[in-house]
Amino acid sequence: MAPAKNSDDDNQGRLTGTQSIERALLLLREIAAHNRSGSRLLDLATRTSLQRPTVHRMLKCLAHEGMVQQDSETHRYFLGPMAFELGLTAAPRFNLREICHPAMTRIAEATGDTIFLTQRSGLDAVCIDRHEGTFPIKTFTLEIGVRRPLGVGTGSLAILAALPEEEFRSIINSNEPRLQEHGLNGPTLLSQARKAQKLGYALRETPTLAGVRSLGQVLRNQSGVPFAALSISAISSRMADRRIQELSTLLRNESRLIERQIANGMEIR
Amino acid sequence: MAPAKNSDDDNQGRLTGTQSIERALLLLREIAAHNRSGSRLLDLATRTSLQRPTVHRMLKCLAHEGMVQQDSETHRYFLGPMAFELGLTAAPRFNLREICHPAMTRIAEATGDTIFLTQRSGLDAVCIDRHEGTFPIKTFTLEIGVRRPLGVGTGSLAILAALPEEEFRSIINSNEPRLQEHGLNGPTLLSQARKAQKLGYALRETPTLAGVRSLGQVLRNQSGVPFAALSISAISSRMADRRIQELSTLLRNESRLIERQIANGMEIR
DNA sequence: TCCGTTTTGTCCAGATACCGGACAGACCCC
DNA sequence: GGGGTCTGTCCGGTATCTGGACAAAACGGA
Repeated sequence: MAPAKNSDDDNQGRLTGTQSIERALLLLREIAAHNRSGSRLLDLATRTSLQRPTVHRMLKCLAHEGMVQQDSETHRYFLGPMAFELGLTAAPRFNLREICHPAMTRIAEATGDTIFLTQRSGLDAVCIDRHEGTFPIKTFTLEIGVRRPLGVGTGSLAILAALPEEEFRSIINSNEPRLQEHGLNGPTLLSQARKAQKLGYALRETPTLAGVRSLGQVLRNQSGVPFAALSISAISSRMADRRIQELSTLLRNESRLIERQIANGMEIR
Repeated sequence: MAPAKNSDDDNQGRLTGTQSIERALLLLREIAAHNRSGSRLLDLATRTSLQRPTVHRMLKCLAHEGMVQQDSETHRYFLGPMAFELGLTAAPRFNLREICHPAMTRIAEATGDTIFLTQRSGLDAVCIDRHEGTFPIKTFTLEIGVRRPLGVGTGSLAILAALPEEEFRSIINSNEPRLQEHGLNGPTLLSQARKAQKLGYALRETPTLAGVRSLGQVLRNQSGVPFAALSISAISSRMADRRIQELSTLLRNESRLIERQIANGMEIR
């Protein structure tokens, strides 16, 4: 006789003896998915379909251990220092540069243009890798390590546009003063991001450099949170509408591969 | 009547109804503390004082959820992709640059020299921030964003020297081919790191630039894993033995503050 | 300042999900 | 191919977790 099927959906991979750990991790994912504004106890209970007292008890434990932290004023829950530190410890095995290396090489070879890898860092984005294409006419070269407000580069714009509405607005707002030194302003950036949201990728003429177009594709983690982007840039004559279609497809496919690779926890090194 | 006191040690802050979550987090910390070489089931059971079957059941769940991953060949357990992603999500609230900013300003003002913040990234270290001191004679300026093999900068050397013996050796080994372009080699780096381990801070004459000395102090997370470093550099005439004592104390104190701040989960932004 | 509403925090008896002793299976080395 | 070491699984008893019910705090409108 089949075991009493839980009324839940397809929970085929049922494990036994781990209910509360599963629930705790479910909570962590839920908190992570709303980490910008934080989560209230009641919302967490609703979203996870758990009872309030259960959620509360678990959160108290998770907070005690530093996995989450509760803002003492608003009572909202956020990911805590231990989550951050576990991430730092895990990072060497999930080195984004190394993971993306083959994909970037493939794209650079297939297109002949220059590819950039950009990682989000708070209100900014940092260029963490670059692969030069073979095409002889090079566009401006963004140096590895350059840190600029979110939305300034095209990869950066793709990340910004992919953030949840509230976070998105608040970042543009916070960064507004710093934008003008990059030839941008809040409203312009906002409309560019809206366009990127519609297209599914970021596209723009580099504002400071006429005759250059670039294309950015966001990378998301399993919870859908954007954390990095691939971008490609070339002189406009190599970026006609038709080719943009091809390039965006190429970028999207490679991005999916990378996302899947991180999710599957491939071995690095 | 007092509740039957558990035979365990001083568990004053006892929470109830969260035994298995506490145990799961204990496991995660234990795995994190040995993430380089991975942990065997039996070792985890021993180190956590839990029963093997219990550990196994929990690990199966944690692996299922992606918090840990098991190497299919060696059966060893490592932190998994979800740990990495939670870290990425938590990162904006624990932005190292922002956290360190005030400390770096203080040090730069107190000393007049230039301060660097270096973060580990896999086999490399990246300079993620720099504060110029007021002293008119500047030393070479390491650019923000520069990525070099672990051990090449002085902050970087401090991180390397603080790693567990096995990881330490294996990194020097892996990086050996890349070291010579920075005027270094494996044996030299090894002896420099040994010296740093004895002193508790890294100290060296910049190999490529005579007349400059620099000092590096590692930053560790709560589990003791090194992940970044503060360093300071100046012309040798400003780095006599006596002043080195003062500077190293200053750096150490500020580092402790930063470590504590991250541990306490201070609010950023 | 008061009272109704909303949300967070706590208690405890009941039941069920977890624990862990015991066993089976995989692997390795000699 | 036998002895040792390690990983993986089973299942009964019970310690642990659950969640209904209640208390306390926060909020906000009048």
